[in-house]
Amino acid sequence: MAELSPMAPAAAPLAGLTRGQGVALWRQILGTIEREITAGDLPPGTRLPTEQALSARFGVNRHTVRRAMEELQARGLVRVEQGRGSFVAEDVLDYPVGPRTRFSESIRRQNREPQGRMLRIDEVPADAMVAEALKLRRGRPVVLAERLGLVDGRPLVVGSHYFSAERFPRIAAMLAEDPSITRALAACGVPDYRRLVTRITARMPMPEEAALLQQSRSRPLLVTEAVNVDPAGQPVEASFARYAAGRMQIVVES
Amino acid sequence: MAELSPMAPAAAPLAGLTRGQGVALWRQILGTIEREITAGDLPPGTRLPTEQALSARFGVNRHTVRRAMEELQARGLVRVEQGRGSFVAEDVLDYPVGPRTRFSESIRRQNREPQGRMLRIDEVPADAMVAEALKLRRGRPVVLAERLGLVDGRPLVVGSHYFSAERFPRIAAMLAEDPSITRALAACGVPDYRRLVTRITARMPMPEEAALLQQSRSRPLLVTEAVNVDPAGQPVEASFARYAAGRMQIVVES
DNA sequence: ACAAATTTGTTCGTATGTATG
DNA sequence: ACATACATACGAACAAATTTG
Repeated sequence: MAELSPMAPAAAPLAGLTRGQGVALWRQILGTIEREITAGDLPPGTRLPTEQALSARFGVNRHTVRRAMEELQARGLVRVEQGRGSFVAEDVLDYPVGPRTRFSESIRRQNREPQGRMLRIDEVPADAMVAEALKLRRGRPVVLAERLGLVDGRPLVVGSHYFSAERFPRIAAMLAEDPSITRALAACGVPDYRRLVTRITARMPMPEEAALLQQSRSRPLLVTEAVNVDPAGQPVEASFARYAAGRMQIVVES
Repeated sequence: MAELSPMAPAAAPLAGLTRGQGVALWRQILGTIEREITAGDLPPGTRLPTEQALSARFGVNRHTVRRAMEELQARGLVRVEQGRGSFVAEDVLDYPVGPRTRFSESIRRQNREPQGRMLRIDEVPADAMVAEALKLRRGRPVVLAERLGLVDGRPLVVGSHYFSAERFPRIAAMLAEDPSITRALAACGVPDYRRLVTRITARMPMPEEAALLQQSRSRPLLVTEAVNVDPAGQPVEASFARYAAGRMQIVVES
């Protein structure tokens, strides 16, 4: 067995921490990491080093690092996930819901870049839910458009959008060329529409949804079911959207 | 090995199904189960027999039963959970969110019986989230009331409600006697309040939350963060509520 | 389906420094 | 000087969740 120096029981002091100067070690660590985050050295979403690695870097016990992480989490700067690691918190996108709800607009208002990619366009018979929402009879033909919504290039939402195939015979072709719902409806004679009702719930993703949204299958989806109507009050679109919970929150201002 | 009768390759026809009369077996099964559900023989939440048991009962192949189950699920009458079984769908409670949002009222409007049970009342320093919501400085004393909301005796929601301890010195005592937030605020000089903003997201439950709500730990929570203000616009309550997703949906009418 | 490795979460115990009375 | 309380810091072991092979 190699002998340890009896003179150095304390770990090597590292990374500019000062012991016994009136500022607790964990507070110095907190400040250091906080600066690294706010300065932008650690961009949102970045994985932090493991607690073990940090305790080595700062030359302290893991508990001391954990005390600092606790505070960072309380301040909303990091997000800690058991078994996975700690991550610099990403700002949660707000999705304001109201009569004038538009996905792209609300994203752009937050200075982010929305994109849409069409996954599938099909004509199918209306099931019970869709028929009820669009005020059609079950089995009538509807256009189903499945669209992936991205923000800054990252998938955020998968939406299934339904339109009456009889009222909008050209909408499938329009959507195939341009994934914007608003523009497709405008081209089909609905220059404006408003959100009538939004129902919100949550569930676990199906494997395919998790893959599309690039998120773990153990993280839930925020699910909205919405009906948009034309100025005359006639339903023009029913949509079922699945959002990556944790990257998005729905905001209702009353 | 016991020998099977060579005369009976087809299973014994049972339960009043007719073969070759122009109505597919799966449609007859569909109708049978649908009647049993709508007649109330199978109350909401009940577990259906396994597909194996049903195929024995009807004397058909399991695929035939599955075809019927598929349709029952599409019609929203049953809910199928892989590895657990099939269940008669429970009606999802609507929780309308708007300026006049009140939990008990909206439950009663759906002819259900709301109850509240106080789990914990404490005075704690305001953390960043609460301070921001109530427009206080971090660390000011706030009353934290944790309440379990039940509908027809079943837990549906756990809510953490925060009030300024300085503005409402008596509210802890009020809530200890009566779990109604509305009445407690009224007794503290706030006869009316309105919902200013509601933020909605989803996450997985912590073990304690799953236990309180009596739901599996693999089913997500619908989480709301809300601020209620008095008629002057001053925040009086910040609440963080965790709903059992799947038993509740939030409804926003625009 | 199972096992191993990785990472955070929890709970012991021990020791030291500081402020208070 | 002494007792007490509290925050800080370290160490070890194990539990729980996740990822990977």
